[in-house]
Amino acid sequence: MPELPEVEVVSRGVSEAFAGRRLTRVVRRCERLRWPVPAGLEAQILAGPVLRQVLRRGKYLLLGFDAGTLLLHLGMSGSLLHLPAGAPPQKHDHLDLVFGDRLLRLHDPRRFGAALWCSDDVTTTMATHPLLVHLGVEPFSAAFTARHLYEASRERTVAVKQFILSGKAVIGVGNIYCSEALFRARIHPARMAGSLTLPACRRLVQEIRQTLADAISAGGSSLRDFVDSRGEGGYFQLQHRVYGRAGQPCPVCATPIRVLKQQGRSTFFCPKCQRRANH
DNA sequence: AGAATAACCTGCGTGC
DNA sequence: TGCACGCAGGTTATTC
Repeated sequence: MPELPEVEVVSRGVSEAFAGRRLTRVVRRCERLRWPVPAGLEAQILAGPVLRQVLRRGKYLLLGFDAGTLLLHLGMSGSLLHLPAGAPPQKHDHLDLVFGDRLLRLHDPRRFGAALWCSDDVTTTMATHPLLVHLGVEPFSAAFTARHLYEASRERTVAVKQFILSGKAVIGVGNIYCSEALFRARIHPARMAGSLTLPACRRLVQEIRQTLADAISAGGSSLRDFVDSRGEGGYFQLQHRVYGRAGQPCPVCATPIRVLKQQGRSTFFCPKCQRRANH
């Protein structure tokens, strides 16, 4: 479910609904997600229970409480539901953060997500936590430039699709938006990363930003639906141009969209619009 | 060091 | 109806 745009939408939703509010109860139903959920989590958060700020780094969410920072990741299948306090838990509901009459519930069937506690504040956690400190450049930061992508990709023989997913040049771009951005930039996904020209890097940087921004806007338009109940409302209305559309006509040239497997993951592209060579 | 692979999980759709 | 299989939005650890 969550790539950067979805996490951003969730982050904004949580901030709007809960920033400044006092946590009243924590219920942990799951011992391990990707890593063990810390045993003393409840007591640690409740030692300083006001939620001060909510930040995103890559696909991580940071919930800054007075006592420290709750680090969340939604993995492949995670969602954060905003429900009335006392809503009966369903299967795969792993963690409740109760703020008086409302609660935030972490739901994650595949359990690739994470919930970790760090006693530092959000800023320090962002800068020093082992899972965050080595993360690369944010796509909306000033550091994500064509020149940066160009330099980072030199000598790389790996396919550009995999290079973007690797997080070496930019973070937060997942499998869906990587296909979408490469399509918009008219770059073949199997092209060697090191063969990208500076103009190609310029297009890719631009289109990664634009694709993510469009997705955030689409999610934001039904943010309330997303956060309130069904959990999937926000981004499915996003118009995918190639992702999941194998065999359907390219929206630009009507050539059938193709799918290929790269490192076990599906990539969708238009064989006519996205050429391997030059520019 | 870069690149490929395995691993962690559950659920859903498909085809036999 | 049951079962095997492949597939799914992510990331880390291991191996070559």
